[in-house]
Amino acid sequence: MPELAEVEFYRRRWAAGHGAKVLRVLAHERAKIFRGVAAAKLVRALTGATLLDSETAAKQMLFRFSGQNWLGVHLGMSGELRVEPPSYAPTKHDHLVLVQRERQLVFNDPRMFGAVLFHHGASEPEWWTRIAPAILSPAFTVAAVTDFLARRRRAPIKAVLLMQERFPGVGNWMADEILWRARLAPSRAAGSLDATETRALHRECRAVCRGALRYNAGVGGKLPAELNEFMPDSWLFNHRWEKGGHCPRCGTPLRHATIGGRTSCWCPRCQR
DNA sequence: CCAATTGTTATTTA
DNA sequence: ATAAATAACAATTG
Repeated sequence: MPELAEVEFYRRRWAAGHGAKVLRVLAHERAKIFRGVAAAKLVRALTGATLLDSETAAKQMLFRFSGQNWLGVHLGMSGELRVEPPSYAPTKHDHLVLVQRERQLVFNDPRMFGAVLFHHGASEPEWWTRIAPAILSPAFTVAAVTDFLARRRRAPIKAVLLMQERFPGVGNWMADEILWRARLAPSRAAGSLDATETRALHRECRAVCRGALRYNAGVGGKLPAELNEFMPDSWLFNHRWEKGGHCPRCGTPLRHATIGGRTSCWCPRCQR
């Protein structure tokens, strides 16, 4: 489920536990989310440690603990973070639970496409620092986008937007939202965009990231109680899954097809 | 029973 | 050899 802003939404939930000690750690040690991580080692290191702070980058989260311990979380397709009261009893898909005095921090993931990473050391782990520079950072330039589109010129633009090495944090619905705003059909070859279209794509990447963070993660405002609570009807998002949905800009019935291996939604009138 | 799912990676194909 | 397409991963829901 989670893309950029949704990941930030979930991180802010767990931020309730900043400054508090972890009394106990519950882990489904055999769950596949602990790929390449010795769950027992993680449990030992985090038990008794204090959760200091956290950050997000792209679709990933990093939680910093006392004692030079770092916990990475990737939510995959179906993962989510929750905060539960101390009396809560973990259920089947709660693969990792950090028990604090006032609350329990729960990582739940039914499909187990997510991942939990662990690092012990003085500085941020390599798997964190190698994440591509954010779309909202100065490094995300028109020139960088132009170069990338040229390199992937034969692939449909929809597939290219999903590539994390250049568009970190963009997932399926954000890619469709960006293309809808930039008025580009998802099936267009990346190399077919002219300079004006490339500038529009760059601009709308940033606009969708900013808007998604505001509406979905309450950045600059209040954290929504539920995901997508504040998503406006002027966005494609609120129409893309409804049966017989229409373009919120021109009213044309929306189209759906598999492009770049994912279900895509677009307006055949607005997007060319 | 069949299809679908907002992610990533390994494998196959072109 | 490189890039694009496809399969696979797992669980649940309609």
